[in-house]
Amino acid sequence: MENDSFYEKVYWVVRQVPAGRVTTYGAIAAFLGTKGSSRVVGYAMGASVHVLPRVPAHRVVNRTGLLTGKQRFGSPHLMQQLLENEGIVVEDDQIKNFKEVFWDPATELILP
DNA sequence: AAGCTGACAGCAG
DNA sequence: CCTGCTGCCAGCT
Repeated sequence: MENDSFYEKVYWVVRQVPAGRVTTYGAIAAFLGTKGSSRVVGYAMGASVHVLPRVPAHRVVNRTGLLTGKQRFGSPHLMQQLLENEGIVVEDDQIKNFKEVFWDPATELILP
C-alpha cells in the first residue's frame, strides 16, 4: 500500500465499511495514523467520484452523524436514499441511531 | 515554489 | 446549550 497515495488508503478503508453501517471522517483519519487529517479525508471523499471502483462515500459522515456531503451526490437526497436503502434510519439529514450503526475501523476492521 | 482549499474536529466564549 | 474560531494535513493551481 506504500505506492498508493493517502487518498487510496482512505478509499480502501471506506470500501471495507459493510452495508448498513457508517463511519466518520475522524475515525478513518485516526485509523490511518493522522488524526488531524480529518479534513483531508473529507476532501478525498469529494474526489471519490472520479475514482474507480466507486467508493461507498455515503457511508461516511461527520462525527455527529450528519450527512454533510450529501450535496456532492448530485441529488440532495440521494445520499439519504442510499443509507435508508441499507436500513439506516435518517431524519432530516441526520442519522438517528447513529451510535448503533457506527462502524469503527480501528476496532472492527480486520486487516488482511 | 508558495499559497489556497476543503464532505472535519475540538475547545472557547 | 448553541455559535464561532482555530488547528490540521494532503492535493491542486
